[in-house]
Parts: sequence; C-alpha cells; structure tokens
Amino acid sequence: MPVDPGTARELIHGVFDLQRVIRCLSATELKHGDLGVASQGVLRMIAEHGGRAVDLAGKLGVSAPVLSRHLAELEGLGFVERRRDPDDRRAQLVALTEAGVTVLGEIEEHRIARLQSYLEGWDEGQAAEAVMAIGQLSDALRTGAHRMRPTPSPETSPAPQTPQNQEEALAAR
Amino acid sequence: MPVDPGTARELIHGVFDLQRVIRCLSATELKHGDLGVASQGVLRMIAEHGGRAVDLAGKLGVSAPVLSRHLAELEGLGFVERRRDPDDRRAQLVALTEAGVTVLGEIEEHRIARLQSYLEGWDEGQAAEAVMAIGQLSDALRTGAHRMRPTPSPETSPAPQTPQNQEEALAAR
DNA sequence: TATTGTTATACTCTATAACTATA
DNA sequence: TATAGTTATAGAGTATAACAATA
Repeated sequence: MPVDPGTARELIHGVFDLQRVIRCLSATELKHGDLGVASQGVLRMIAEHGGRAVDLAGKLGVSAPVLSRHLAELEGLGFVERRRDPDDRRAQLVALTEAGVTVLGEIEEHRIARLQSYLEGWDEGQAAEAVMAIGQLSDALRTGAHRMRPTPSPETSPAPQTPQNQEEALAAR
Repeated sequence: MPVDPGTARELIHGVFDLQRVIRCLSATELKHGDLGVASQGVLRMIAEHGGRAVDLAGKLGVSAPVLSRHLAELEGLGFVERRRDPDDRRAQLVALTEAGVTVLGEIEEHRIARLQSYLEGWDEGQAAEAVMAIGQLSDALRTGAHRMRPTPSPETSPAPQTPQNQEEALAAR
C-alpha cells in the first residue's frame, strides 16, 4: 500500500522548497574564509570517515576528479594531509591537520549557533522529529535508488562497464 | 531555551546528507527531455503562482537574470508564454501554455510514482510527518534568516540600496 | 530616480574523457 | 586488465554589472 500520491507530491515540493531556502542561505552565510560549502562538506566527511580518497568520494557522492580538486585546495590551505597508502601505493590516505580540525570546529560551531537562533521557539522533540524524518527520507531515497539501478538487462549486456559512482554513493551509508 | 546543540548538529548534517542523496538522484533521474531540474522548478512555480516575472524570481529565490534565461528557454520550447503587463509596460506576465501544462503534469506524475516506489514500506502517517517536519524547517530558516538581515546599521547607512533579492525570496512564503 | 527585464561575464560545483602509476 | 588518482574540458546553475525601456 503505497503512500498517497498527494502526500508524495507534497513531500517532493517540500524538499525542493527546502533546497531553495538553503541555497539562499548559502549565498549569504555558510562561507568560511576561502572555503566553499562543498569543501566544508569534504572536511566534515574526512573528520568522520577519513581514510582512502576513493572511499571518501563514494561517501560524498561525487566523482574522483571532484574530490581530487577539493583535496588539492584543502591541502593547499593546510587543512588536509595526504599520504600514500602503504598497503596500496596507488591509493591515498586522507586526514585532517590540526588546522583542519580547528577550522571545521569553527564552522560547526557557527552553523549550530545560527541554526539554534533560527529554531527559536522549537522544542527539543520537534527538532528530534525533524532529524528523524529527514534521516528516514534520505535512507529511503538512497536504498530505493540503489535497488532500482542494478538491473542493466542482465542477459544482453555482459558487464556494466561504467564506474557508476552514484551506486557507491547510494550504498555508502 | 534553544534546541540542544547536538540536535542542531544532527539536523544540519541530516539536511546536507539529504541534499547529497538528491543530487545523486538528479544525475540519473529528474531530467525530462530537454528540461533541467531548475527549469522544471520554474515551470511548477509558474503553474502555482504565475504572473509577474519579478515576483516569480522572488518566490524562486533566484536573481532576475537567471529567471530571464530560464523563461527564454521555456518559451523557446513552447512551454511558457510571456506578454507585457498592460498595467505596467516594463513588466511581463508569465503563464504556462497547454504544452507546458502537459509536460509539467508528466514530470509530476513520474516523480510521484518514483517517490512512492522509494517509500515502499512507509505508512501514510510517517510520510505526513516528514512533510510537516520539512515544511516547518523551511519556514524556520526562511523567517529566521529574514529577521536577521534587515539590520544594516540603520543610522550610518540611509538606505539598503542593494536589491537584496534573497530577502524577497525568504519573505515569499 | 527607481524598477523591469536582458545581455555579458564570472563563479561554484559537478561530470566525462584521457592520462599515469600501481595492482 | 582493472583500479587510484590527476588533469583538461564541458555543462548546469547561479550571481553581479551594465544596459534599455518604462514608471
């Protein structure tokens, strides 16, 4: 028994509206010194799941070249260190420097304080419900889309051939 | 009594994660013929709030040049009609053509069916809660950011002077 | 003088293709 | 032959600045 089409429609529009509001906020806030929003996301992902670059790209849901450039930028700013993986000398192990940890902390603190002020009047339960609802939605979209893809005519085409980086991204969590 | 900083943090990360998942979906789905996701959003906004172009830009949260180009594209595809506003000959009144209504209907139907399949296993209440939570969050960010801005040193600077299109966007709903 | 809309230009973030080095 | 990463190039979407026409 699927969700009512009207509710699905409202959810779609709600998500797009949220994205619009956030884009407007990104224009004015969400910039920290030289760091764009995307680089800030890379910084956080390194803090949480540091390690091989290729795995980070998968978790971030971006292609290898995109991550490569963000890492080059972050390394140039002194926020990230890259060293070769001793077990696989093709790969890189990525980690935050002390400066990187510091700047990420500043970014997070600033965002949290700002969100807290925007959420003035909310109670804890309301906020927790929003966290849960958004998390559930992300999971549903991830697994749903992931379950969709792996059916590229299993008989006619012998192998997918394309790297298909979305899949890794969607399977990440 | 503000929301707990830990909860605020989770909410921030949850929203960014959701954006990542949606970006991955956008790459594979969410394209309808020649129409990019942004143009599809313009199409929907015209359907819901058609009228003066400048007001549409405010509701979409984009600058006038961006809307101008999207409208030119949509007009070229035959999905949108523009005519001068008889009451203000600088302005344009924007509306969907029959083809525009049709294509928007197709887009919505396709998205709804897809989301319904992704939300397999959800019950109606869970979906309704997600709609509510996301709507409340959008509203909070909109009004919060809007309340923040109108304080550009009210004594030293006589007038804002800059168009400040974010404000209109944030005040739209 | 302010507002509506357009064009030109630039920025951010992204992807694909072609390449090197390693496995 | 396949994978990790880089560089080059292109595309989508956005903004600011400069402009024309109208108010």
